[in-house]
Amino acid sequence: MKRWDADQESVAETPDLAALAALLADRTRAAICMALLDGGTWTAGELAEYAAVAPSTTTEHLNLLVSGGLLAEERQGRRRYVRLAGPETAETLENLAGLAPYRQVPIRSLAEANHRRALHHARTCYDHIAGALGVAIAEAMTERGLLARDYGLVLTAAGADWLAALGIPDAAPPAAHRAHVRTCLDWTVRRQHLSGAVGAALYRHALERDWVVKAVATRILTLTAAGRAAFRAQLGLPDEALFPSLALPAPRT
DNA sequence: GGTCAGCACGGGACGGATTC
DNA sequence: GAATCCGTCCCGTGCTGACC
Repeated sequence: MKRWDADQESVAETPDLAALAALLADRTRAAICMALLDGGTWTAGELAEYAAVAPSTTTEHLNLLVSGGLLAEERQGRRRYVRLAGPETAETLENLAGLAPYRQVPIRSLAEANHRRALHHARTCYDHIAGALGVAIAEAMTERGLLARDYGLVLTAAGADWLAALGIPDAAPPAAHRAHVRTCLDWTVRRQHLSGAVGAALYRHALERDWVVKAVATRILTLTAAGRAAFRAQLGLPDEALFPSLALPAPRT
């Protein structure tokens, strides 16, 4: 008997990774998922324009992604609003993006170069801060003993005190449905940035205090003067983490 | 009633696998 | 290597339903 035959029963009980991979094994569906990583809710028409495909094509892809559990949808009248199914989906996508080979897209204008530089520096990853800034925050919190490595990152007592001192309410114990502290493999920097409930709370706090400003219809975050001062004072972030690099991000290999 | 967003369907294009 | 088959992606068209 072949090994495959002998294992049929156990194979049938394993998670169907192939089905999940097949969902993402299409550039249009992948582009839709990456667009939704901004944590926003998009209409089918907006996603069609973003992915540069016909609305009918978008409908087919959205049906697959929704039925596959990657996206959630909400109907309001004639509009169909879709978003990622949840933070775990976003973190999974960001982690996969960190492992994916880099597709080199030629830069044709100064505006494109500035956009890529800004995206590399600071952006949203669903509901938390990613990019060089997000990585710098996670590393500074670890260096200062606010986070510790223990089978993954955990918030230390000092970290909880620090969050409470900032006035971040989510420093309390985690909600049952979501990990307190998690990390995502950042797809531009390829190092870990902070996610989970603490990462989301920190991002909300930064928005409320105008430390960062989110541009409309993009994932790009702009660090304000107040934000630079706050991150420098609170975490000792260096200038290279607080300002977009003048050099374009180096191509990944 | 006109307009708009989205859906279902049919068909063409394309690429990979298989067969001869 | 050529022909064929099959699956997938995409688009155009017509239709439906909601909004104004």
